[in-house]
Amino acid sequence: MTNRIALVDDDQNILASVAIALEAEGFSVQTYKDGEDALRGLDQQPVDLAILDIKMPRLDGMELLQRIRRDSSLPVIFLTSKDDEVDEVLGLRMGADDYIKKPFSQRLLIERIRALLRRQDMALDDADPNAETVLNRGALLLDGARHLCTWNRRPVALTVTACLILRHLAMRPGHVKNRDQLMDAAYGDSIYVDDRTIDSHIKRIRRKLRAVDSAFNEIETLYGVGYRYRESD
Amino acid sequence: MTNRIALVDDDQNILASVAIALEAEGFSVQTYKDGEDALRGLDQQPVDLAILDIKMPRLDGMELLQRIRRDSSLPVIFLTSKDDEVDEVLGLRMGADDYIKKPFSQRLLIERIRALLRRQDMALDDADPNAETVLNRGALLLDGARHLCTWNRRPVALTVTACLILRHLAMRPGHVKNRDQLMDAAYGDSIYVDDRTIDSHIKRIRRKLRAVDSAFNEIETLYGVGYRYRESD
DNA sequence: GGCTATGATGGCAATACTGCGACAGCACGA
DNA sequence: TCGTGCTGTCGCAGTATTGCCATCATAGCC
Repeated sequence: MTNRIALVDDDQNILASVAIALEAEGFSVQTYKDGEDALRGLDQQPVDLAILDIKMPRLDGMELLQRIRRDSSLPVIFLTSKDDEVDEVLGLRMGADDYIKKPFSQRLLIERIRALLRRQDMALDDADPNAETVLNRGALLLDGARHLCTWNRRPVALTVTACLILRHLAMRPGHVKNRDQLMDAAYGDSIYVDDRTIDSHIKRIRRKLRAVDSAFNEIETLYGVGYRYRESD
Repeated sequence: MTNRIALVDDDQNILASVAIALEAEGFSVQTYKDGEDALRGLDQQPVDLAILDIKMPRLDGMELLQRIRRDSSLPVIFLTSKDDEVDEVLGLRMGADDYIKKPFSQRLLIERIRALLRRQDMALDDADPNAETVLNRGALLLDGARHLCTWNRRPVALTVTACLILRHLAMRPGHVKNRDQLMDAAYGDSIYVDDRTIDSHIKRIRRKLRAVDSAFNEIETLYGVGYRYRESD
């Protein structure tokens, strides 16, 4: 699949030469000559990654990044001619993912683009609950394929529903899941059961885990919100 | 919430000084003196990000990265003393996420680490349709996904309603919100409660925040108008 | 300074939410 | 057919939260 890249720079030479290099690599490139221009264009034609020059007329790279970050997590690479390190720290702190100093080798820019896109893809895979069958969270181990749950190596006989709920919670320690989300995780998003049913499942999960470790309290209740798996520290 | 970082380098000086700097930033650091060492350790103690020196005895950075990539998408930053660009291209192509040349500023390394971890988190959030945004206003941090509120890193137990009101205020520091607007933010625009109820919520928010910082006064009262979150400066 | 409107705060009853035990319906295998 | 285990609900009791009131403090205005 072709990745779309936005290239924003007020230097026509750079714009043209980099665009050609990126297209030769199989990327689809949109070029913009300043921040205002890019902001309008990106609204119409979303991209997978943006390369921004910091210094530009009208709307500069920093401001453009801020605007982008308001409602998107688009990967962004800053380009800059100033080789002041303070700027680099600032750029990264603003939310950029990478920062390349001019003059740069096109080969290098391309590799950094690929690294960033690869990272994006990998992270998405990690987020896919079906990607991993074995889940290991400290003392807890859930093996979906073998339908096995252990706490500190001691087996806990969980039912399928309980496993699904616990897995969903343990997948993102610290993140709150409301009852609807847990319901979806256990039954799919078309079936609805009473909210309190989730409470019952939680109760049973806690009881079974407390049976092997009386100090078990990794499942926290957030009053009025839902449940969450305790974060390691 | 504390991110764990593996640091692998055969130079004891770098190992020690970088570890100290990272720990000062709130990361939890594991150090390893070579690739073999790291490979064994990472098996026992997984981390969120690894920083690898390329040139190391026994198992070098490149090989270690290959081994890591066999079964994980761990974010990896390469460190190197050679400033040959070919290596950088190669390193990134091997699957590294970033590549920093020695000597490097610790500030910069830290920002690059943060950028990479942030990217990881954002990608996860993108995959979660119900994810809410993290709001960071100076000492205040509101994390919707975690239902977490901290002031100077100290947790404050806010109820759902309180969170909604505080978030609405902190979203636009300096902007006054009248009681109706806060009511809408907390209950949706169909439910009406007494104006004074908002005062009660503000009272509780202030009290809880003052409990962790007696000087807290970021919520200002505008006589006859409403409330606003104090603008940083 | 007085006067009035508005906000801060403690308290309290009403309400909402959760944990737990109990139980009936159901699926499945013996 | 019976027994067993799982599941979805319900009711009750305990607890957290909330909306509102009374009272006191403060701001704005003359």
